[in-house]
Amino acid sequence: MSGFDIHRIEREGVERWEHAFEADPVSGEKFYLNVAYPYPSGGMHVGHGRTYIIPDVLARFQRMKGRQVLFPMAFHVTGTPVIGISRRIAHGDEEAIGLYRDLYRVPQDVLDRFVDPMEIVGFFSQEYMRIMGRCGLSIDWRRRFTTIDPQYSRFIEWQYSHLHERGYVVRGAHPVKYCPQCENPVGDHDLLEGDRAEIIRFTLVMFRFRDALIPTATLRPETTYGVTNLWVDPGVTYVRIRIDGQEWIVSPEAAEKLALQDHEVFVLEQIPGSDLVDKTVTHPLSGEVPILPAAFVDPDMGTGIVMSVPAHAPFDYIALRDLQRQGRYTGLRPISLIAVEGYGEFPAVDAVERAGILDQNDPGMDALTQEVYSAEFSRGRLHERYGGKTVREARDEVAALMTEQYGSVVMYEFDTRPVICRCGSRVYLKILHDQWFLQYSDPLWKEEVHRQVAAMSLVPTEVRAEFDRTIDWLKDWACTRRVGLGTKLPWDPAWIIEPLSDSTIYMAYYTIAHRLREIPAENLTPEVFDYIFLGRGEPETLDRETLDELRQEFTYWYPYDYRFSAKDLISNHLTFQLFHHRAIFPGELQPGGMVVFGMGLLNGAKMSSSKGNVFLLEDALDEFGADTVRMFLVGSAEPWQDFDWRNELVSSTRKQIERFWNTVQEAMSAEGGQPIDTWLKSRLQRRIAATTAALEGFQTRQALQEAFFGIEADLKWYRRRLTEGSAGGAVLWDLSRVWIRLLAPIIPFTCEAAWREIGEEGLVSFAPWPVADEELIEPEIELAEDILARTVEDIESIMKLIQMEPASITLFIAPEWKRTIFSTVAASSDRTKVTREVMAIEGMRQRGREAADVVKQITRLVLKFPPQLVDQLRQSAIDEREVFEGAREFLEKEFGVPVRILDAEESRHAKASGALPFKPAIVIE
RNA sequence: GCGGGGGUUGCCGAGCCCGGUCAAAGGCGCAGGGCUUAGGACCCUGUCUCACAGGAGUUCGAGCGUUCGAAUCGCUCCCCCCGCACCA
Repeated sequence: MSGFDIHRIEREGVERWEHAFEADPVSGEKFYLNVAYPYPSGGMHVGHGRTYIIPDVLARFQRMKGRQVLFPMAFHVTGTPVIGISRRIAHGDEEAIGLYRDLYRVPQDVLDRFVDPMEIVGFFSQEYMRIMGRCGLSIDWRRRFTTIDPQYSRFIEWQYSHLHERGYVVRGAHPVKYCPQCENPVGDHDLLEGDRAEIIRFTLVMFRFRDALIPTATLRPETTYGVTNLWVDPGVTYVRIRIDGQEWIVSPEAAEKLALQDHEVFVLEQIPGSDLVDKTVTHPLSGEVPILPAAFVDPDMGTGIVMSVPAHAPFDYIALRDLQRQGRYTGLRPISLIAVEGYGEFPAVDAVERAGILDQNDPGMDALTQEVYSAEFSRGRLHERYGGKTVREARDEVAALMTEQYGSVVMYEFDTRPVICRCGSRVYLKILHDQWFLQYSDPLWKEEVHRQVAAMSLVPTEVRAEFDRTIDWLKDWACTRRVGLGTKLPWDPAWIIEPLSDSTIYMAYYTIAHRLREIPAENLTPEVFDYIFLGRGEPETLDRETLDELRQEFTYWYPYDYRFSAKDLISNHLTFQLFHHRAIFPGELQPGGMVVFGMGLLNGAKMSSSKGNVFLLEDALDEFGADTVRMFLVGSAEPWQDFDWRNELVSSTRKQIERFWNTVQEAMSAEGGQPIDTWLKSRLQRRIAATTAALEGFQTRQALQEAFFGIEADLKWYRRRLTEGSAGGAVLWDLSRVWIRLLAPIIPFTCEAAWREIGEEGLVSFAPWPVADEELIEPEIELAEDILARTVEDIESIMKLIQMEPASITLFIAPEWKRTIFSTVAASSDRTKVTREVMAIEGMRQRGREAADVVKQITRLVLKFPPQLVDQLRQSAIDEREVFEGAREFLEKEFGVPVRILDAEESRHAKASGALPFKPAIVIE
C-alpha cells in the first residue's frame, strides 16, 4: 500500500509518457483533433490550461476507445507583437519589463536577451512545451513547428499560389489606421486611446466656387437636393490647396488628412473663413446657394465646411433659426425632400421645436440628430420629384451618381475621437495601395462555406448561427503587411502574409510536419505539396518513395475530426480556415467538426494578461498538482461555458482525488461477497454508460459528475448497506479497475499510478475503455434499493420531528388492492378522470369512500415519484414485503431498535390504514 | 447599432429542448456533531419559512397568459455578458 505522493506520481507520469503519444498511421480507426496554436509571447495562465486540457481529455478518451489519436501542437510566431515587446524592453519601458520580470518571472539574464524578438518566442515556446508536459497533455511533440520555419514558409507559399491562381487573392486600396510618427499602420491593440473608433466613409459633395471647388463631407448624399446654403466658421482660417490637378478650399486639418488618403496636396494660400461668408457656390443638384456663418462647424471634421439641409438636419435648422432670429437671411426657407411617417414636411424642424431646443449649443442636439437621421433612413422616402425611392436605396444611388458625374470623391474619418497611438502621436487614416486581399466577399465562395458549415458537427450547436452570420458578414480581408515576421508573398515579395492568413490550413501540415523537418526547404517546391496534398504531378526534388509515404500519412489523418478553440475566434480564424479548406482541398478533405470554448474568469472577473488579472498555470500546478488543476478545469463548467477559477474551490478538488486514491487502496484488501454487491455492479454499468455518452457528446463536466461523484454516491450507499463489520466485497476490486479507467482521461497521473498499484500491466492511457455490460444490470434490485432508501429517508425525517427516544419501528405494507389502484393511476393518461376509472374496477365500489381517498393519495404519490420509477414500479412484480424483510437487519442496524414488518390490513393501528404501495406506513414507538 | 448568449435558493452552478421526479443535483461557504493532543485533515447532519409523524406555505429577473399542473411552453418588459476585423 503506497501513500499518495503527488509529486512522485507526476514525475513518473511525465517520464513514462515522454514518447508514448507519438502517433503513426496504423490500420485501425483514427481520430485527429487539434487546437488553435498559441502565440508564445508571455506566460501561460490557467485559461490557456483549459484550452489544451479539455481536448486532451477527449484525446485520451478516444485513445482508450481504441482509436489511433493524433493530437499535435505548434507555435504561432508570425506578426508584430513580439517585435513591439522587444522594442519596448529595449527602450526600457517599465511597464513591459515589469510584466515580464514580475508577473511572468523571466530570469534577468534571459530578459536581457529579449531585445531580440526571436529570443522571446524561443524562450516561451520552450516554457509552453515544458508546462504542457507537466499538465499531462498527450501531444505528439515530434510534429511541433513554428510558423517561421523555412519548411512552413514553403507550405504557405504553395497555399497562396493556389489562392492567387484561383482568383481568391486580389489587389486593391484599403483605408487603415496609421501613425505618421511610427510611419506604420496601427492595430487597435497599438492604441492608447480610441481603440473602438470605426472608419466612416464620407462622400465629398463638390460645390463650385469661382475657379475652385468647396467640398463638403456628408453621410447623406441624397440630401444634396435640399441644400439651402453652406456653413463655414468665420473664425477659422481655411486653405486653398492644389489637389490632383484641381483647386479646393478646405480647413488645414482636412488638407493634412487628404494628403494621406491617396491625394497629392499642395497648400497654395490661406483664406479667412470670414472672406467666404455671403459668397455663393453652385452644385448641379442644389443650384446656387450662399455661404453662411455658423459656430458649430468643426475644422477637424470632414473638410471643415458643411452643406446645410435645414429641412432634414437639426443642426442646420437650428443654426439657420439662430441667424434668422437676429433678423438675418430671413429669406431662406428649408427645402423638403424626404417624407417620413410621424413627421411633417420638415422633420428636422418638427423635431427641434418638439424638443424645445434653445440654440445650437444645446446638449440634446446629438441625440436629436440621431433620431431624425435614423427615422429617415429606416422609414423615409424621397419625394416624387427627386425620384421617389426609399432613402435606403437613394443613398447609394446618389453617391454613385455623384462620383461618376459630379466629381465627388470619398473621404474617410473616425467615428470617435481622439485616436492616439502608443507613441503618443495622433492617428490618421491612410489609404494603403497595392494591398492584397483575400476575397471573402465572393458570394460563390461564401456559399460553399455555408454548405460546409451545414455539413459539419458543431459543439455546441448554437454556434452554427454565429458561423453563418460571420460568413455573410465577412468582407475582403487585407492579408498582407509591410512589417512583422512571416512568409513573403511569393509573387510580390515586398509584402508579408499576415498572421491570421498564414494559419488557416496548418492542420494539414501537422500530418507530415515531423517528416518535413528532415527535408531541405528548397526541395519543398509547390509541386511537392501538390503531390502530397492533392495527389497530382511528378515532382523531381524528392524521391517517389518519400513522396508516397508523405501522401499516405496525410490521407490517413486527414480530414481532421475536430478543431477546438475559444469562441472569440469564430468571427475570424475559425471561419477563415473553412474558407481556405474549401479553396484548397477537395470535398472529402473538408473539416469534420469544431468545438467552441467559453472564456475564463478569475474570481469572477475576466482573465486578461494585460490587466495582470491572471493565475499562472505553473503556479497552479505547483500549488495544487496537475490532476487537481485538470479535474477542476474539466469539472467547473462544460467546455462551451465560461468557467471561473477560484482557489478555494480548487483545493477541495484535491481532496476528492485523494479520496479516490484511498478508496482504490482500500479495495485491494476487499474479499468475499455481500448481498448488496449485485446492486453495486448494476449501478456501475449505468455509470459506465452515462460517462461514455457524456464524453461522446463532449460534455466533460457531465462525464466527471457521473464517473466521479456518481460512483462515489453509489459507494456511499453500498457501504451503508454492508453487513456489520464488513469493509466490502471483492466487487470493489472490479469497481476499482473500471473506476480508474473512467477517470484516466481526466486525472491521468493519479490513474496511471493507481493502475500500476493494483497490478495492471502497461499504461492505463492505452487500456481499453470500460464497456457497460447489459447482463449485469438488475432493474429489480435497483428498484428494491430505491424503495428502501426512500423509506429510510421517511423514517429519518419522522425521527427528527418527534424528538423522542424510539423503542421500536414498525412498517405496514399496503394491501394488494391499493397496488391495483397504483397500477391504474400510473397507467392512466388523463389523471383528472382516474377516480372514475378506478371505481369501475370490480370490487372497488364497495370500498366506497376509502377507495376514492386512496386514489387521491396515490395520484399524489405517482406525481411525486420520477416518471421512470413509476413505470418501473407499475410493470414490476416486486414483492414489497420481501424487500423490507430482506432489509430488516439493515434497518435495525441503522436505527438501533427492533424493526417489525406487518401487513397493514392485519393491524388495527390507526396509522396502518395510511400505508401506500411502495410507501409503507411507519410507526415509531 | 448589428449579431450571439444569459438572468435559478448565501455564492458558484445543474435543471429547462422532451411541462408533473423540483424546495429544486453537485460543489463552496456557514452551523452543529463525531474523530482527535490538536486541526486549515477526515466523517456525519443541517442550511427558504412554518410544523413534536413522513406535512404545509412562499420561491427560480418582473408581469401577464396557456394548462388539472410551469423554473420548464407563449407574449411583454427590465438587466447582464461576449463578438463586430486587418489583430493574436
